[in-house]
Amino acid sequence: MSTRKRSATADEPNRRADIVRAAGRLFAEKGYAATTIRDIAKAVDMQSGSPFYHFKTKHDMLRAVVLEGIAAINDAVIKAANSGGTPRATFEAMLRAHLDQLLGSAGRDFAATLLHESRHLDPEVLAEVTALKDRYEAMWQKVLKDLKRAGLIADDSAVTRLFLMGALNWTVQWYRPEGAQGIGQIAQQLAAFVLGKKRRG
Amino acid sequence: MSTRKRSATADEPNRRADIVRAAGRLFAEKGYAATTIRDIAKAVDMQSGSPFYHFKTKHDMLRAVVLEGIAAINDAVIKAANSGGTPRATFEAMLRAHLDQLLGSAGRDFAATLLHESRHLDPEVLAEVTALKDRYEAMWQKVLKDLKRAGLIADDSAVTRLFLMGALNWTVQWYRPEGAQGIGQIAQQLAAFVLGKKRRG
DNA sequence: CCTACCGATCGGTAGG
DNA sequence: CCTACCGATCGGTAGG
Repeated sequence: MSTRKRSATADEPNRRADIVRAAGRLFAEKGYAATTIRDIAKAVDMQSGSPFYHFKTKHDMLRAVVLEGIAAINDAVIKAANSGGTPRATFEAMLRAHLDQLLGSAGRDFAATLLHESRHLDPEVLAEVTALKDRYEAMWQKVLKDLKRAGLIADDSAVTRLFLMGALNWTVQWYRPEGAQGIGQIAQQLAAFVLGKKRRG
Repeated sequence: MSTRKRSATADEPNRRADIVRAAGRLFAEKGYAATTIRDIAKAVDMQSGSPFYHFKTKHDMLRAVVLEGIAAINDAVIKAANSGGTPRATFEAMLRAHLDQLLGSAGRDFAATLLHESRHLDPEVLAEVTALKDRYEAMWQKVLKDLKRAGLIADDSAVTRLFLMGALNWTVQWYRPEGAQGIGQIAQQLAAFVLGKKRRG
């Protein structure tokens, strides 16, 4: 909104951001290795050599996409974690925030690239991403601890957290925006699944 | 064991099977698109053109790997599903069988390729795989129904099945053979997670 | 950001 | 199953 750094106006579109968005969509769709620089250039109406004016290598594009993905998820879930309700309400808000990023149109390509293409990152960048992911997952470990303390779950071990991450992240494989299930519904059903309460209807 | 078809003897090694195994390992490790025919040929000590004596295209190699993966998982879990104990015992046996295929040395490369590289299949083969997967998942839907009827879970909907598949299949992302958790332990913990019972220790 | 290009590598094949 | 090869395509760059 305000002008920090050098803000992009309507007449001065941010071509770098365009490239990151297009790369995210293509990486999510076809995979990093199967996506060519020419695919990305065409998607943003450039010639095949031009993306290299904005990024030094294809790996740097992957890095930008993956870091944007993890930052978006992290920010959204931090906000939910600090929303200050009961442990159960906090947990549900976190599930919703994570799923919004994974499945919503704003972030799903970044998230899918993060989940499926991270193995193509350079080792140093992978270490960077792993560190961010560890911090992120510690947030979930904490809410599990609170849920156990409140008597809502039986086990708050690391394995429980990993099962939960699996149920969450696997939604990318089956969720369809046009389907019967909304994102909020899925979050509620997952909360019920983990907390072992019956739902109505 | 017996000689159906034309069995491979020690003097007549099955080079086709060697290629499928090597391709599975490389596809699991680097991804389908990033694996070259030359990688596969080198892994089985052939020249770069020779794999095409056994397979018409690289896609056919992917097909062989993926179908071997799904067949192995399907066979193992069918056996567990028919082991004839209580619903809980059957469920635990199925979890164990699925995880053995995903994480054990015999099948993990095929399974990882199935889980992560299926998008590179030709449309017809993808449809074939999807049909097999639907049949496979129906088996899980059935045991969930039995568990609900026995009062062990609250919800046996399709979404519950998908959460369970997520927890199961995500183990590929974090399980390490040399780690503290054994496969059998993980199966037990997942059963406890889903059935909501406390474990000892 | 475009033009024009380069060296490397890729999947696949003919002929034996 | 090897030898020798082909056309296509790839990531990336020099120069403007």
